[in-house]
Amino acid sequence: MPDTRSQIVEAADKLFYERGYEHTSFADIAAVVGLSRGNFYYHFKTKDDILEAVIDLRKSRTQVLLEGWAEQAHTPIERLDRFIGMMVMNSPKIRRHGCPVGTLCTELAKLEHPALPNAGMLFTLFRQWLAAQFTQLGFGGKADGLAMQLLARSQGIATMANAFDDEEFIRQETEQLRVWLRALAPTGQPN
Amino acid sequence: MPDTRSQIVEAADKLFYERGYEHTSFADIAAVVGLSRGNFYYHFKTKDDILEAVIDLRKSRTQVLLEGWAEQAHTPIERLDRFIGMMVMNSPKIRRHGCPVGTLCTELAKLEHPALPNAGMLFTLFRQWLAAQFTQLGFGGKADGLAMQLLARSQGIATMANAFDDEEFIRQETEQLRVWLRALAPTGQPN
DNA sequence: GTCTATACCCAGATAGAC
DNA sequence: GTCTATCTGGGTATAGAC
Repeated sequence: MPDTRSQIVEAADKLFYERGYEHTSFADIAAVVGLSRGNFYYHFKTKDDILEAVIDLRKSRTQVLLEGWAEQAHTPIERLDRFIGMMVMNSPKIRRHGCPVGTLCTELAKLEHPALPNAGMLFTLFRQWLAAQFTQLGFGGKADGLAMQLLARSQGIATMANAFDDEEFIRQETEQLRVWLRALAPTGQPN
Repeated sequence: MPDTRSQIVEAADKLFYERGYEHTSFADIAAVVGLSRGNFYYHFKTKDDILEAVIDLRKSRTQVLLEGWAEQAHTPIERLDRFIGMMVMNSPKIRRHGCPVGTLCTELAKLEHPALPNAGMLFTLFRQWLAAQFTQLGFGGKADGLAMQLLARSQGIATMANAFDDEEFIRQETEQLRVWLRALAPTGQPN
């Protein structure tokens, strides 16, 4: 049985993703948790505080996710496949709400919100993990660039699938990503 | 000297791009135009009406833009280069506010706003124009898929450049897009 | 820790004078 | 066609009883 604060952050995380940060009100979150608006402020002073808590929650979950992939898959290519597979697994949600990281950063950029760099850290976690896989494949100085390229392509797929409400597009384009990956490192080694 | 209605749509177009649709208030737009809030409703009944007008403005401008490229560039490859060049030319704005089309669609999807399909038409205009170029290159049934791929990659570049506040990334990745394009159609013909 | 009540502000939207 | 004045609702945030 989780404590109230955790329930609030959990509900906020979900609603911020589904409806966006600004479009989610305290009342929305309170209704999900089954809490009065007044009691809300015992746990969080401002809406920005909830946002920080949500980003921190996502950061720790991302860490766990990436560590899990590193344990379960034993070659860099298999690990990169896990990243791509995540998009396919989440395709129904991506189609409806886009990428949780990308759409949050996009919104915070428009708001000129001070939490944008913190949200960007979510990208950075993936970036460094992906770059580590490319480094293990022997890409040296190109590893970070390839990580960014893979991140960017996944963002583009999510944005278009969301705009066109098209889940099949995710399946097609992730397959293309796998082809690209194999062409890049056919034997698990760089050219 | 443009009429008031045009001024309103112009100001709304700019503010919706820079701050987002929901985050822009009537007061914000009225302040730019130098109009009282009350007078606003003589020109537009609801905020959604302004959004529709903004999308229509963008659609007609996109048409003009694409027709201009078709006139100025005489080969499909040159025309596709114009599309890529647009990103480089607008890189300062993309870095700060993202892609005007992509970020609008992302926001409207979160709001479950009925204007999302209309905003998606902006993507469709580019999609069809790009597909026409790939068709001229002889790609036949693959043309639309390539158009979507190019659109998706440009969206990814915009999202990452915006999140990381990185203009250099746009320059790098658009260069990669040009390389990809040449590899795809080395002699202006498909493989 | 949780509640009700409420302050305060700003949003979208309307009425009616000029 | 533009203005001022105003309504109404919802948002964040606070005070204080239980």
